[in-house]
Amino acid sequence: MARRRVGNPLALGVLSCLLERPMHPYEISTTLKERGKEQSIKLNYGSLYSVVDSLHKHGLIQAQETSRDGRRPERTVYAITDDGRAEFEDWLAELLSTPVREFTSLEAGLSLMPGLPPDQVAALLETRAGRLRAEIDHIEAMHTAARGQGLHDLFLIESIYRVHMLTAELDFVTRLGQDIGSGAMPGTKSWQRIHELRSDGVSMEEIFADPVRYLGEEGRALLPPDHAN
Amino acid sequence: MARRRVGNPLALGVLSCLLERPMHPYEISTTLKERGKEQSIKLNYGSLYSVVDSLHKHGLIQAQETSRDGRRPERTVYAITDDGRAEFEDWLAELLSTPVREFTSLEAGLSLMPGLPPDQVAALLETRAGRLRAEIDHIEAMHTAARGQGLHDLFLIESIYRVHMLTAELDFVTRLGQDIGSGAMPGTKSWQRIHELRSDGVSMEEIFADPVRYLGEEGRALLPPDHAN
DNA sequence: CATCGAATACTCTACTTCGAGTAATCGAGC
DNA sequence: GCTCGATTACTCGAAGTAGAGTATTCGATG
Repeated sequence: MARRRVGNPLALGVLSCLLERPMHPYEISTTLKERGKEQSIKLNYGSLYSVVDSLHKHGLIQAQETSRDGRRPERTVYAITDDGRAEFEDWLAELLSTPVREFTSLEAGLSLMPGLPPDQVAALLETRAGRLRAEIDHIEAMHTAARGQGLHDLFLIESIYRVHMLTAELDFVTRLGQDIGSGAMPGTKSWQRIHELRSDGVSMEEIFADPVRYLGEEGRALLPPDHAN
Repeated sequence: MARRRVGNPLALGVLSCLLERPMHPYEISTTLKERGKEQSIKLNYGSLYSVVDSLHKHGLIQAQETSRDGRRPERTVYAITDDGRAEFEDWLAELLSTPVREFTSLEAGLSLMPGLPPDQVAALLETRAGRLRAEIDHIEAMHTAARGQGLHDLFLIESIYRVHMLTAELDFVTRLGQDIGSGAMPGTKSWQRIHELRSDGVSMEEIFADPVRYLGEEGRALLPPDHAN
C-alpha cells in the first residue's frame, strides 16, 4: 500500500461522513449502516477504530473535542482536514476509473476444479446456480421496496451493480454446469478417467508419465503443461 | 473463520499440489506459478510459509523429511494426510457450490459516487471502460495463444470466467457512464446542483434541512433517507 | 420502581497478511 | 577461473483485520 496512506476502503467511508460534518467514530459507524454502506464497504469495529487512528496520524482528519457523559466511554469527535478532502476526491476517482485485480473464491475454485470428478462439479455448480437465483431475487425484492419508498436508483446503484454481476455469474455457472454434465466440455472424458484411475490406486506421476496410454488420444493434450499465462 | 481451520485459499492450492506428491514449500510455490494458479489464487511467500505451518499444526499435512544441501536453507518436505485430503474435497466443493459475499472496490466507489460531481464521474467511468477493454483484449490474446498450443479450455476455465465477468462489468460501466453523462439517470440534476451549492459554501446540513428549497421538486426524494436495506 | 433487553461507545488481543530482506548456489559468457 | 545475474529457499517484523468482550445508560413493561 505505497499509494494510499490508509488502504482500507472503510477509510473512504469515514471521510465521506466527515465531509458532511464532524462526528465521533461510533456515530460514523451508525451513519454508514443507516445508509446501507456496510453492504458495499466492510465495516467492523476493530477496523473502524484503527482506521480512524491511522487517518488521524496521517493528518487526514483531526480531533475536535473529547467529551464524556458520566462514566460512559470517552467520545472523540473528528473533523476532516483539507488534506483529507483532497485524499477523498483522489481516492474515489481512482476507485471509479481504475480496475484492480481482485481474487474471488469462485476463481480459486474453478482453477482447482479438476480436483473433483466432473459429475460432482456439475452438481455443485447447479447448486450454486440455485443459490445465486435466490440471492438475486432477494436483492431485487429490496429494490422494488426501496423504489416504492421513492428512492432514486442513484442511491441503489452499487446494489444494482451487484445484481448485474450476480446475473453474469449465474449465466456462466449455469452454462458451465450443463457443458460439464453433458460432456460437451472438451476434455471431460479424460478428467473423469483420471479420477477413476486414481481411486484404483494409480498415481498422478504414472498418468503424467504416459498420458496417451492411460487416456488415449485425448491424453496427448496433457503432454506439455505449457501454460502461456 | 470458524468453518475452515486454515482460511486462506492459498492453503487449498497447497493441498492440491500435495495431492500429487510430497513437496517442500518453495517447490509448491513454483508449481503453482508454472500452472498459472497465481493468477487466481493470491500467492506471496510470507503467506505461503505461514499457511503451510498452519496446515501442519492442524494435521492436514505432515513433515516428511528435512534436508539441507551444504549451507543452503533447510527444506522441509510435506505430505498430505487423510484429513487434508478430506478437507481439500470438502473445501473445494464449498467454493464451487456456495457464493460468498465479496467486497469489491468498484462497489465501494459506486456507493460513494455522489461524492464527486456527475460529469466527472461520467468521465471516470469512461476511462475505466477503456481500461477494461484493454484488459479483456489482453487476456483473450493469451487464450488464443494457449489454444494454439493445444491447451483445453478446461485448463483456462478460471481465466474464461474472468473475461466473462470483466465483460459484464464493462457493459455496466459503459451504460452507467452514458446515462450519467447524458443526464438520463434520474436525480442527476440535483446531484450536480448539490456540488454547485457546496462549492458556494452551503453546508450539507442546510441542504438536507430544506431540500425542496435548494433543489426544487427533485429534492423531495431526499427527505426520508430511508434505505430499506 | 425494578428489571431486562437494546443501544451506546469503544477496547483488546490473537491471528493473518504482506513484501522486503537474506543468503547461498548455479550457469553462461568473457 | 571469475563475475554477475538468475534461481533456490526461506525469514522477519511491521501493519492490518476480526470479532468477541466490556461497561454504561436508556426506555419499555409489568
